[in-house]
Amino acid sequence: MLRITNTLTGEKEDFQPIHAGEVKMYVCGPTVYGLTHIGNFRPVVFFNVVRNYLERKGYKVTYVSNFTDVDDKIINKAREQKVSASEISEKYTIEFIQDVESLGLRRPDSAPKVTEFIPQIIEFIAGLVKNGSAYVADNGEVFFSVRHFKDYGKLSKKKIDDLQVGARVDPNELKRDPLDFSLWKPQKAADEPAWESPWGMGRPGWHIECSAMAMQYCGETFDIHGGGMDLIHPHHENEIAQSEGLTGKPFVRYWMHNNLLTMESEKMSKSLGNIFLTRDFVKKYSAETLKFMLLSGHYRSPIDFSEKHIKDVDAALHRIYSARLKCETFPSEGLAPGGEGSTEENKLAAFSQDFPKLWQEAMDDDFNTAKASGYVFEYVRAVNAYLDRKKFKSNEKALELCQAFVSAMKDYSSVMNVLGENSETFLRDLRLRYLEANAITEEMVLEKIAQRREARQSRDFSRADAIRDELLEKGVEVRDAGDTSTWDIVITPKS
RNA sequence: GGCGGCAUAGCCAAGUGGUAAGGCAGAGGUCUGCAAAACCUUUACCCCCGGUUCGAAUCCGGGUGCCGCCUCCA
Repeated sequence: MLRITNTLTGEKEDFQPIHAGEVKMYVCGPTVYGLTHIGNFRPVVFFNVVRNYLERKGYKVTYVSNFTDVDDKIINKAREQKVSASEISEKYTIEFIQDVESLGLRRPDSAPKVTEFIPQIIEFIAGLVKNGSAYVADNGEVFFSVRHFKDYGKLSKKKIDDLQVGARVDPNELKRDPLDFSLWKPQKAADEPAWESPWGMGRPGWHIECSAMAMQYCGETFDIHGGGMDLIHPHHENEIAQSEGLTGKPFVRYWMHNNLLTMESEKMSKSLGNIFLTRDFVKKYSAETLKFMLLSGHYRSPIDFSEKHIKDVDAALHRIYSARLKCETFPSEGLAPGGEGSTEENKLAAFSQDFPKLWQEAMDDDFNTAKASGYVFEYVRAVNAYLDRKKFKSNEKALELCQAFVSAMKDYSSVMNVLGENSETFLRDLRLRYLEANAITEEMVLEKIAQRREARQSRDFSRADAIRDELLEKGVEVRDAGDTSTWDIVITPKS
């Protein structure tokens, strides 16, 4: 049984979809006025995994995530750059999709844009005006009347009266109540995108679009609505107010909110300026690093970005991919038949059996991706322990167990969106990245190793050791195997 | 001020009533010319104070700290 922490109730609840075998979910997408940073991608990565996992559980999933392509920020950016608002929104919509693809994530089933949804939004607002939930101000602006909606605050647990005390609410004489929020904004300047409406030329407010689009694709009441926890108030609170204000029915069954990605414990945000662009991150580190980092903690806990954290993640990935490569390249010919019946063999065989059940149990428990990755490491250790035994001789059972590990990882990655790269490519890129950071090339390393080999052959161990130390200074570790030596990068140097 | 989230080893991080997964770093060992990788062993008075319970990191009450929201923000 899948259990989900529901922000609405504050409890971890059994998941029961509205229609058996089907899940409709909506996740708030980006406002397209700039390049995304890695904090923006926490919900994108996480909810993609949620979707995959629901599919794994056998549900037919409808996954919707919008583009907010009409907004003050877009207009401002367009003015700054002296171009039209649509040029800005179109450009950054494409950029966002590129970022999604660079992370190897699936696109949503539907990714509606506000600009393609104006008639439905107008109809939605008209319905709210008609039933008294909203009112039209003298300038043609339409406001939602917060006090008209009894349950306002039920998601964020805020009381309407508390909001007014000490809140930085914009005083606006057009509003009947300072808490009321805009559903339709009248056009104020010619360069503002605007559409005709019963209230004159204008554009939708921020919150209404998500209600209108979610309802269109997912129905008046649907299963899961996700987003960052910074959206709980006011955005999601307002979505509830509008939607339930219109239909009188519960809007969403399960509200899921991911915690934030921080940088030195502060929220990563454009307004604070402490951002790391997604594409810069992928270029400097890797998509795997980002995804594994985001999934190595529970989604409801904060994750703090730091160089040290990155190195820990790289070391973890290096360990897993190295084990996988070892299994992938396990010789398949000239094997002795059968197995050896050792303790390690039995342990590994047993873990191979249990692994899918274990990580899926972790996922059933409120999508515990951190716990799931713990099992990957246990599997890796079982593989290593088995293959590295001194008396171990290649046999058919070993090949079978290696293949089982490889396919188990493949299966895991198809849901978790990590650990699915080509092992060799991933490890090579990782090596090159660390070599570059230490200002050394592969050629230089091989040259040094050749020199060291000569020294070792003439049993000049002090010279061999000197070369080894020299390489270690450059973050390169030499491993001797008889006459020859291999090498690898040092990700987390010994202290 | 109100509301929400988080608080577990040097660092990262699971655990939601029965006595602390996992990763990095550290210590000891196997292996090795010496090392490294890998493996084995090892490393925690679970923020504080009360309470419930035979038993609590886990439940309840009260604090403290960090972060977030109440203004655009994933």
